Amino acid sequence: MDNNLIIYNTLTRTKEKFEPLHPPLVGLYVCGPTVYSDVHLGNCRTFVSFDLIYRYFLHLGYKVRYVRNITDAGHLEGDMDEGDDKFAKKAKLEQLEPMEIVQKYTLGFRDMMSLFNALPPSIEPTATGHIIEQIEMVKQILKNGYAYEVNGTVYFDVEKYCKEFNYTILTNRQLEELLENTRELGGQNEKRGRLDFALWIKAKPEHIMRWPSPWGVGFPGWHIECSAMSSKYLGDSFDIHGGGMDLAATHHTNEIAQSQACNHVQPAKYWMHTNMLTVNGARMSKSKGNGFLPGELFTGNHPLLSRGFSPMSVRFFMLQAHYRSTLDFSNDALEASDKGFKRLMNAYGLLDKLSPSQKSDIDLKGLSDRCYAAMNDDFNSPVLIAELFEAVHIINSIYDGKTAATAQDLEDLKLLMKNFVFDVLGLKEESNQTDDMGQLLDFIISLRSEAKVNKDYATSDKIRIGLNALGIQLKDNKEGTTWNKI
RNA sequence: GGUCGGGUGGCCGAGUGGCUAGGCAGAGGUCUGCAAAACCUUUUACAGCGGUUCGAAUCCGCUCCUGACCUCCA
Repeated sequence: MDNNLIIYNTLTRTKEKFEPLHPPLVGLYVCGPTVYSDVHLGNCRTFVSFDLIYRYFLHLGYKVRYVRNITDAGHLEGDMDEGDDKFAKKAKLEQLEPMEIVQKYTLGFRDMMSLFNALPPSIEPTATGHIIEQIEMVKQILKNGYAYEVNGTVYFDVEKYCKEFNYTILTNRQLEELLENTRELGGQNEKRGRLDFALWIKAKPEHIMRWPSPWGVGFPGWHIECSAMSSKYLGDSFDIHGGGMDLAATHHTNEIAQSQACNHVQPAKYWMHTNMLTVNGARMSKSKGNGFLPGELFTGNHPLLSRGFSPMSVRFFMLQAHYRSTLDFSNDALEASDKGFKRLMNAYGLLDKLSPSQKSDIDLKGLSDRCYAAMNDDFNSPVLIAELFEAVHIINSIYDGKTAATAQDLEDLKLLMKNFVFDVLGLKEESNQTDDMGQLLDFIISLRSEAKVNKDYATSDKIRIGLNALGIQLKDNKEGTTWNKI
């Protein structure tokens, strides 16, 4: 097992050698989506990034338990601890039960992940399925003295916590400044401290999603679900906790506080945060309304897109940037990635057609080492992809007869490509032909070839132009004619 | 206002002191009835000013611009 993996840990703001708590096991928890609306591309980027990370751990031979939750309760719209939760609001809007909203968007999310070829997590727990665990955790935090109950709502006592623990450990902010910049408590507010947040919230009479608890009927606060579910499935202390960077300052900060207050241990050894997808330099977000939806992306039905792009082209586009960098989304950038991806896949296809030589003038070991070095350096997929394009260059060169490789080298090259392109990067071939259509086209192409042999170029051009108008592009190569959808 | 990031060639995006990442676009070429595609070769860069150094895109200082978080968001 490779043990040279380096991970950037938000907790220490440095790159650290990865040493699992209980090798060969790795516990990975990632904050999943809040399923009250369609996931947009920005959400997907985070999960594609963690899919890459998950896949690389698997490739290295670790036994990974990957837990990614579905938030289906407890998330409040607008100001803290006031008003309806997002599910109730959306349910009213769409005239559905809250759980119908949850079901609809959970399935939509899974479909999207599947289109992007993201492996399903080992466990995908829901907040509503773990109300008991959350109540137990709130009880323990109360018992340990880090929370207080007011009128059916339980708040986390940040001030008390700060006396013993570093509340801002993840973001390194100054507590005094946090206090200064947090809004004043209103007269009717029940919270003692400005930074206090709700662990359990009393349900108003009209609130639909509600559960009984020792403090009356209510529902859980947003942050407690991840603390409760991560410790249930991965233990009080586990290897990696991940999520989008936007979650670090609030959600993850509070998660750490809850877990420390409950169990007196840091929940995760490594905290990993993925950066945002931007559109024209601004963050793609639900509230800004600049999100791209799956349908718009694949059909191209969006003002910023000139055409539709396939899920694998988009995945490749995402992987061409490092997960901790912002990535700017544009039609041109997508177009570039689409072509690059096709070039990579084309070279992979050539691997089967290469003829072995007696000697080899390629350095496969060096190439392989550089691929691993790239991924070991905090999952640097863009550098890995650059190395894979070196492999593309080698493959094309062998195909042209300009470079020689032994049968063994060819086999190793193929294995290398398979490992990194398919297993680690999680790309897959996007077959663009159905059997019926393929056979039909083969027949038409054979007619055209006859015309060409007879130098009847009027007919051959007519077929090519006609098919082009139908969205089929013909390409004449040495071996014959191939086709693809435009 | 506070905290933390960025500013790399036409575009996207790696790179933390010396060894021109990579992809796309552009240019030239090979192949081809033509075209397209494919392949080969190749030009263009490190926001500005100052400093440290034999040497800086990379370290330090200042300036300008910009993003994220601080209030729901991956």
